[in-house]
Amino acid sequence: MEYTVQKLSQLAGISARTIRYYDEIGILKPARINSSGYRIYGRAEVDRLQQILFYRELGVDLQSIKKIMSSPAFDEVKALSEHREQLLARRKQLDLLIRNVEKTIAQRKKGSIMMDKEKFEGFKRKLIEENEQKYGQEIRAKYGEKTVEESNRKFMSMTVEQHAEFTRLEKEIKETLRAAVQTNDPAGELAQKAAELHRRWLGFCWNSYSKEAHAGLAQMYVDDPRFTAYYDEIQPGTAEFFKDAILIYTGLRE
Amino acid sequence: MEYTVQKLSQLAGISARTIRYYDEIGILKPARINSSGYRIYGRAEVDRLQQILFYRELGVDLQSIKKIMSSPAFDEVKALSEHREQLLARRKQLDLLIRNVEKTIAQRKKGSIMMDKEKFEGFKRKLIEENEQKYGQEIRAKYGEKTVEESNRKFMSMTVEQHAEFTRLEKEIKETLRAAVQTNDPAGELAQKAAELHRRWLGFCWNSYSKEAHAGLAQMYVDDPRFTAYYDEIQPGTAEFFKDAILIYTGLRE
DNA sequence: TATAAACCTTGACGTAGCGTCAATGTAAAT
DNA sequence: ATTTACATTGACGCTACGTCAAGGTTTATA
Repeated sequence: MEYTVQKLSQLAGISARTIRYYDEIGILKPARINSSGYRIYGRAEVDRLQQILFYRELGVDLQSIKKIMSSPAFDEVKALSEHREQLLARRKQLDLLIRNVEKTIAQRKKGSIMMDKEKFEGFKRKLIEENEQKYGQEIRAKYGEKTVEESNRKFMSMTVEQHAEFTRLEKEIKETLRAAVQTNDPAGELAQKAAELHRRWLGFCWNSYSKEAHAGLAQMYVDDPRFTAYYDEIQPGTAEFFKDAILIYTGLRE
Repeated sequence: MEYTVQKLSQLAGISARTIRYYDEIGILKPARINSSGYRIYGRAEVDRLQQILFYRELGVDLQSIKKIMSSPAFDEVKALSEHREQLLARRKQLDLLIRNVEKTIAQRKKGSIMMDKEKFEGFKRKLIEENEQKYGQEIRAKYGEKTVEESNRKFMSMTVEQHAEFTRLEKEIKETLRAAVQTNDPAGELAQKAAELHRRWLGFCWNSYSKEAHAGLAQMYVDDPRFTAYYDEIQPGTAEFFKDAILIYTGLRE
């Protein structure tokens, strides 16, 4: 079956202008140009457009799409599988947003307090996800399937050495915290050392440090069961203790 | 808690440029400007930004967001509820896309045939959903929530007279359709009159008319059980009949 | 306390991805 | 044969920022 511009645009639910634009930028060329000068598209172009729309849906810019699909290594079925992965991830993000709005509604009705940070759960991730979309696939295409850690490292522009330091710091925080919690003194030397190490650890994640953000994160450690569980693995109450230590360290203790 | 531009941008996961741009276009003004000329944002602005991001996530353009949120009838909790509805709908669309990609993968591996039309399931709907986001809520208001009707009317900047005309047209469409469906001829005079009336009715909702959009909406009437039910109230099959009439009217019958 | 680094401002240019329209030729329907 | 619908190229305009320069202010560090 063959399609002219309008037919193809209707089929795909996009504008005729878009079809022509895609020809113009070389991302979707017609199969041929007929004697009248009309663009004629066929089955292969339909399939290609489908792929383009998946990439577009997942937020990939057109130049990247073009580069990916023009590579000799481009494998259509593999690409489709990757779209699926990304779509599933997008659905997870959407679930976060849905949970966020539900939480916001509930708390607005109750007139209770919601952490500012919580209000952007799902949105914030969008930035990270979009970056992963741009670069994560490139990494996967080059080296095959990797862990999220690998792509996150890329995103953060870390060198291998920096990453080792990052990991070492994390370990040291945990060990220092283990000793500090025994003192039961969040203002003590050990606790404050842990907080200082934590601050340095954050230096790898944040473009800039602020005491408020640090304090906010500490609060989140006790507010979010996932983080609480991470620290309470050392000993129940550690997350709370660490929060106090950080609040003291930042001078923002209430 | 107060935030300067960068702090707020980090909190929300968007750029500082975006924050400034939003101030510039008047969609998110700072709480105050400090003695150095710095923008200072507070709790109310954080909540407002959250709402903006929800609207943005759902594809609403900034001018529309501004208009909606500056309306005296704007109800924060109600808006959040609507975001939730839309996010759930978006998730459905995503499920369609996921199913589409899975079907595509399966059929590519089997080397079997997939209808061209099927390949765009989920994408096509995106256009329709976006139109619904802008205008379809008004349609939905007709069938359900009267309180939302009031705020939507304001949004559309309708006069009382215009609203009466809008309502009268709606009634006339239904009556014409009732008579037309008895003829069982979607190309007939009555059916085409109904389609023409529908076009005029859409003139109150849409900034611009296009045959494709009209046809798309007609398709939606049979695809979406809510709309189908509205027309099938006249007589079962009316929605399908009206779709055919509109497709003929717009010349986009397949 | 001085200095460097980080952050703020305004102003301005540029871009991706189209939407819209004009002018003109072609295909399909009447 | 005529009208309507669809095609083309060319070109301007728009939304929503991204980027950068120049210069002032705040924060961290030595």
